[in-house]
Amino acid sequence: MPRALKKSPTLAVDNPARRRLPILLRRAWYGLNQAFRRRIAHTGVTPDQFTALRTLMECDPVGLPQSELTRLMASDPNTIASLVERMNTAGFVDRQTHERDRRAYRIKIKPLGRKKYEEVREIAIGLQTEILTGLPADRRENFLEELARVADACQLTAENSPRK
Amino acid sequence: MPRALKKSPTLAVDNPARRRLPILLRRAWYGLNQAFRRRIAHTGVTPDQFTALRTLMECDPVGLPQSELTRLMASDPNTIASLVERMNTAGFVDRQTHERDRRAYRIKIKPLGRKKYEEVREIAIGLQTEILTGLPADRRENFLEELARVADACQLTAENSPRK
DNA sequence: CTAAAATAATACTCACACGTAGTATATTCC
DNA sequence: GGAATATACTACGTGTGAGTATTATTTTAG
Repeated sequence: MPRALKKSPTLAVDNPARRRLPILLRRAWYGLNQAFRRRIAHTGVTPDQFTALRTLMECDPVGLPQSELTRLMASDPNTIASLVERMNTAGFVDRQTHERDRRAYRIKIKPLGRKKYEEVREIAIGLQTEILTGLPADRRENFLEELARVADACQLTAENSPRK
Repeated sequence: MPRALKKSPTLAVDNPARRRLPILLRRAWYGLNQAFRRRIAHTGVTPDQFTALRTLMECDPVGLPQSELTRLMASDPNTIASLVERMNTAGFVDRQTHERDRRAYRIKIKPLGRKKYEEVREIAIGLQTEILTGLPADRRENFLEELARVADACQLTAENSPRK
């Protein structure tokens, strides 16, 4: 069973000699998130709050139900509840009862939220551009395409791994 | 300035019509982590604890100083301190004062930790294999190679974004 | 039309990321 | 060899991810 390590086709997928998807994803995400958090700390916005602001900016100007925001951020209702609460306290968003469903909220971005979004967006663009220079220009689109496939597979697998 | 959207070379890197690295990385990592957490919940091990166990398994049998574990996991001293504390309480690892540096700990994996590692490893391998089937087999190695470059760039950028 | 099921959100809990500040021990440099 | 500096870790706080359980409202089914 044990064979020579060098590029053997029987090398286990989690052999340290190989590139391993979970480890690489973890390192990439943590690094990106950490760099972003540090660069925007002075604005009083966190990376996740920026994600919420971006999602709200790119949607209908009438705002989103909280459950829609949860879905679009690929997150969890509990997480988004407290996120929205902090952003409401900070004056970034407005949270009103939905006009047709009294269980739901309608989340709208406020002028201060827009201002913060524009400010942080410049930094986000700079960071993304900086990271992508690590890849040859002609490979970037293809890489992002494949990463999107992997992301889809990850999300699908999560949804199909029930909480028992 | 504003031009037609379709594949215009002037399309901003954060235009919603384009694939965006941060969004894809976020979705991939959250999905993978969530799927993994759900699949291993019954073992009493969390994804981060598994990462620590793997790191300890792949190192010297004499164990690692806590700071080395922090570095290898690309994490934070505070985070690792509480992680190791929980794993110590759970009986997965042993934490002794380092024999030559009385400021430091030496973290060693215990038999129960090894047992849990082997148990969870099987699930981890299955998950990783499952995710990678989302890519054509002949593209996987190349994709992982490019992801590694991106991960390096992310980590480097984080290190070069000081806490002000 | 009403009882049951589905849905939107909350409360509480634990795990974890990471920032600041502080303590103890080691190392360095004059 | 003693003071400045660096290193290993802890204490504590905030933000976030996510699981379970609960409440309020809407939708659906009989």
